[in-house]
Amino acid sequence: MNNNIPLPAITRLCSVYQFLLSLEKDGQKRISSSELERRLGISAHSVRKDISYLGIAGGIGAGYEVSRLKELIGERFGFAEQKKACLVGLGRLGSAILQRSSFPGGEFRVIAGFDSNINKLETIKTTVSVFPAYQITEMVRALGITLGIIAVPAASLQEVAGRLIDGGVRGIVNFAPGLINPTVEGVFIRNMDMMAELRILSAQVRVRDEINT
Amino acid sequence: MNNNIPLPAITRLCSVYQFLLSLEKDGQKRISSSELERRLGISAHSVRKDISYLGIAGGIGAGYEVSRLKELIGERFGFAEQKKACLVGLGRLGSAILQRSSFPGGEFRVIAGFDSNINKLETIKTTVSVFPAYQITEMVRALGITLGIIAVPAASLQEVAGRLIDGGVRGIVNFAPGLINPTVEGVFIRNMDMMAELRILSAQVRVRDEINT
DNA sequence: TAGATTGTTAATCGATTAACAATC
DNA sequence: TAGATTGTTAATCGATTAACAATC
Repeated sequence: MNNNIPLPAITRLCSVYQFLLSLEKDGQKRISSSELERRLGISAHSVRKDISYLGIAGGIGAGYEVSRLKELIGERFGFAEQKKACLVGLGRLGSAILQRSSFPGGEFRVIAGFDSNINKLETIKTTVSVFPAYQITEMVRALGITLGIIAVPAASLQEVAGRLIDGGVRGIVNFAPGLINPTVEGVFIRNMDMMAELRILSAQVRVRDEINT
Repeated sequence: MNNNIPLPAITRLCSVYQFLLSLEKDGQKRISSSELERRLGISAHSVRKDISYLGIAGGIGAGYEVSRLKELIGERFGFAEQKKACLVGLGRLGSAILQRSSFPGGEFRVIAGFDSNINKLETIKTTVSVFPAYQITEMVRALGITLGIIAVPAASLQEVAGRLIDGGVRGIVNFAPGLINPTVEGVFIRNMDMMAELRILSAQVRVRDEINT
């Protein structure tokens, strides 16, 4: 059996998982691939193909049992155990993230915050422990943190990322503009750069409008 | 000539553009596809292929002239004219975005903010004009806003997105968890859901680690 | 000039879509 | 049972990579 799953399929399965959580809350028991297509915009073909990577999921001819499919995805992707995360950069964006960080479902927990500005560490109001930035590597290692969130200015990005990776982080969500570089084998990165997204959107709009001319 | 450009190519070219801006600031005059590969992690093959969608860009055998390539991408994607954007949701995340919204390069300008909470509209400190959420559609239309940024709770997502689209927005950056639905032809959406990104990261880590077992 | 590098066509690779037997 | 829906193989589609002539 080939355990590998293409990234597009992983991404879609995560969307499905998120959607199943809400279905479960609503008390819906079963769902078909065609209804997932309608609700998530993922073709029923892809849904079935993606699920087949996980092994048999359930009732041929009867759709999927919501709780069972959720379990199956969760088990394959290790969503059962709570992951420890940390946040670097406690400016306005960082604080906003921290506030939202009582994550629903409790899959992730931000257990540490870092900032290079000592004043900020003293004045910030949060239940999360905060530390100076030079302690990133040691604290990440000591606390067993596996995920990092970066919300610092672009200039500090490389340094912060390096420290997180040195500490043993396996995944980084990066809000700073710019790319983390060089990428280390086995460490995964997701960039969230609003400016870049706006640029992509306007490019898409422009390209589309030129075709229809 | 086929004007169409695949989305992966658009995305990469936007990264290249962003990188060229910083090169220009540093005063570097020329750059080769192989150096772009090293700096951006995009294969030199892809770089050349992507640029070829734009038409001839420059010196065979001599790399690309930074300013010329920047112009070429900018022209094709319409980056020259400043785009008007608005922000819906003036909570902590929205405020943080607004603060950062003096965007470098001036490609985008947030010219309006919206919130359903009237108190928030009165107390917020910003140079941007703010309006109640029920005026989204009319103000977007009146001001000629083409891009929307959503930073509201998940429950209001659909309604806000609908109003933005009704007003004529062509692109939406969505920070709210959940999908905008149904997607309207010719309106593009980029989702920025940190929770979803964390989930994808842990799934990637898990899948990779199982392969190497 | 010679070495380097592009532009572009061809070949490979991988993902999505289609189709249909299996089965609830 | 019959209609509906999955699981999985095959076919299509599109993007990435390779290769090489053109040319700086």
